[in-house]
Amino acid sequence: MDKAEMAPIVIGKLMNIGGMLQKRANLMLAPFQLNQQQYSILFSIYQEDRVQQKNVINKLMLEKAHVSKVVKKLHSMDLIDIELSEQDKRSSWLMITDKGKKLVHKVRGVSADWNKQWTGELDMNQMNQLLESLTMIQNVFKEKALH
Amino acid sequence: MDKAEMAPIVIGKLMNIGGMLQKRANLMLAPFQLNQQQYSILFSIYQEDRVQQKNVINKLMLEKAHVSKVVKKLHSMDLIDIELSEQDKRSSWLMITDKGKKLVHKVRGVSADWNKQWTGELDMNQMNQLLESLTMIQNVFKEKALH
DNA sequence: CTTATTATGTTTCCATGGAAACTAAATGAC
DNA sequence: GTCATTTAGTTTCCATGGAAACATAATAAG
Repeated sequence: MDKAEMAPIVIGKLMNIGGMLQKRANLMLAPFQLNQQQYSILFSIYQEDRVQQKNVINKLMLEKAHVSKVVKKLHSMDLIDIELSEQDKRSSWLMITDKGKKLVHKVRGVSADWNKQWTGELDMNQMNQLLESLTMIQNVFKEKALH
Repeated sequence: MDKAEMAPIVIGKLMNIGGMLQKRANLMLAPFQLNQQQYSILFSIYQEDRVQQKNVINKLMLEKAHVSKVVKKLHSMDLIDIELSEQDKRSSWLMITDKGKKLVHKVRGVSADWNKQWTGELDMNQMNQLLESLTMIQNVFKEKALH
């Protein structure tokens, strides 16, 4: 089998696995009233002191319309604070709240085992290989950005 | 970095890449009035002489409600034929039409290059490794089936 | 044979997220 | 400084797909 034959199979599997994982992640996160995308946005805010929506959009490569709505939801759940930016009046700073931090910690507790189960059969060498390959594919996306 | 640390990163990347690919695939398929999931259902019908919805559901691990709706759409677009099953009156046989076949061939033409571009940086060895790892992960899903 | 359970699909309801049009502010061209 | 363009975010509209309840047929248990 050459690359041209393998590519569609690999791409197909990536789409399939991505969808499955997201669905399962949504189930795992349901008790927290969040889905996977919403949590990933919360988490990316958690990782920084303060961020603007555009940072989140660029980092996670999501639609700005979508991020706008999720930010509103996270704020209404008191998981993040929103502070108007002085430098740029179109924009605001997003910061995680204590409640948000607690939620992230809880989810981390739950997801540790959850994450491991999907990679259970892979050995250390395969994991490293996989990580490297996925990173390369992600970089192709960044090169061929849509926006 | 040990496995426990890598797992969430790998899983995160898989979800991210899956979403991106699906979005791009939807763009590529838009001229055919189909999205990626709909096409994958059409393609799985194309691959067999005749199938029942349950076959598609099991193979692609999709929701039966969803497949039901897509089958209706594909039929309304004259891409598939539906023939009542004699053996099981709850069920029908799905078969690709000539129009459906033509569409699949057209999409194959378009998607050959499309598929390759995402794996462009990977060499043959990496592709094989990746395929193997993805297959292992898919098998974990089959073990831990939801239904 | 009758009743309970399981299997196949469908319908309904609803949250999600993508696309496009929009507002308003910031930046660039001249 | 003024006008055009770009950037940040919002709103609106709509297709998608997941969950649950449902209808109907097939199968199993007694």
